[in-house]
Amino acid sequence: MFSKATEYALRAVIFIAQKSSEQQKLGLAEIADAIHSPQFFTAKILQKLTLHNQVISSVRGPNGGFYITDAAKQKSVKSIVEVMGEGELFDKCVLGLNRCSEKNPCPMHDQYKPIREDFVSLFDHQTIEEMAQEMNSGSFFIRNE
Amino acid sequence: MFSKATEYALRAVIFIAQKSSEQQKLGLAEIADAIHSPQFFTAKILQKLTLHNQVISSVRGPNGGFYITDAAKQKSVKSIVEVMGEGELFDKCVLGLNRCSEKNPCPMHDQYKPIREDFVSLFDHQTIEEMAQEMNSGSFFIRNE
DNA sequence: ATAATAAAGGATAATATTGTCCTTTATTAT
DNA sequence: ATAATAAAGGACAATATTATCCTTTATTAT
Ligand code: FES
Ligand code: FES
Repeated sequence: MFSKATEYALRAVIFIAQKSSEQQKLGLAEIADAIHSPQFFTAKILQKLTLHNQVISSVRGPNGGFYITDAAKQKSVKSIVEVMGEGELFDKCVLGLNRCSEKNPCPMHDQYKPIREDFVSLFDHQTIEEMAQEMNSGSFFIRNE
Repeated sequence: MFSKATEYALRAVIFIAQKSSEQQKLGLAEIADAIHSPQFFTAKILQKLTLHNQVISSVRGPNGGFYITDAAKQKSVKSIVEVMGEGELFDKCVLGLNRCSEKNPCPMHDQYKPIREDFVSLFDHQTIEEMAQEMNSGSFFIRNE
């Protein structure tokens, strides 16, 4: 479905939204450990998510780290996928035709389209904050074991 | 979603199911042209699908080529994906956790699960023959332009 | 001001995927 | 039997993804 990079991105943002604030920033090592991802690969991903404060924010130096603003917490899970450059998935032909369209539908199109719409709708409506709140209940997980 | 290899596999099988029979076999060049895929890469994919006649069948030599039996036409679209080695997608955690489970759910699990179930159900119930029949109507496509 | 800190960014390596080419093997028509 | 044909299979090249390491830059505490 998603690339490893996007999977790590989603889990990292959820963790940052759950544990961080502008006062309480999180370091790379802490994040990579929390989501069980390779540290330096995760660094690249966080860099991408930080670019132009699109999703998360960062500060360098002592007591620096990553955090997320209340405004950014209202963004959708879909927007994370899009910043990671995989938004194409949300309107791609399931059989790999160049474009999914009503004019040139593949033989899966009619049946696949409503399912994809539910999928897109979920990712579009679910906010980062909602994910973080679920995590606070203690009955959901973003790492293995 | 699926790899290029699986996308080509799905399109190729649909084409073979539409156009071939044990009397009327299809050559590699013809298939690759029909689905707009790189010829030699497609050869590898057809080889995989032919192994143990899991999905399609083949005969070498003059008047040889690829075809599909009536029995195989009853197989599901899901089974093609599985032979291509990507069946994992059908029960994978959307956030990339090692295993998707009720015991260790990720924060997307509860909302994602019913959508995935619809997705799996579509691929499991849709047969190769049904796809081929849709193609016969002339209003569906498996290549670009 | 200086030193310590932590992210940013560049370079590179390892691996997987996609794609191409060439030789071998099986089959069939002659 | 022989030659022609078409898939099978092995080898390899190009590209993309995943992962690691090292240097630079910004920030903060002292
Ligand atoms: S054309 Fe294939 S999913 Fe729409
Ligand atoms: S645990 Fe993530 S989808 Fe089930």
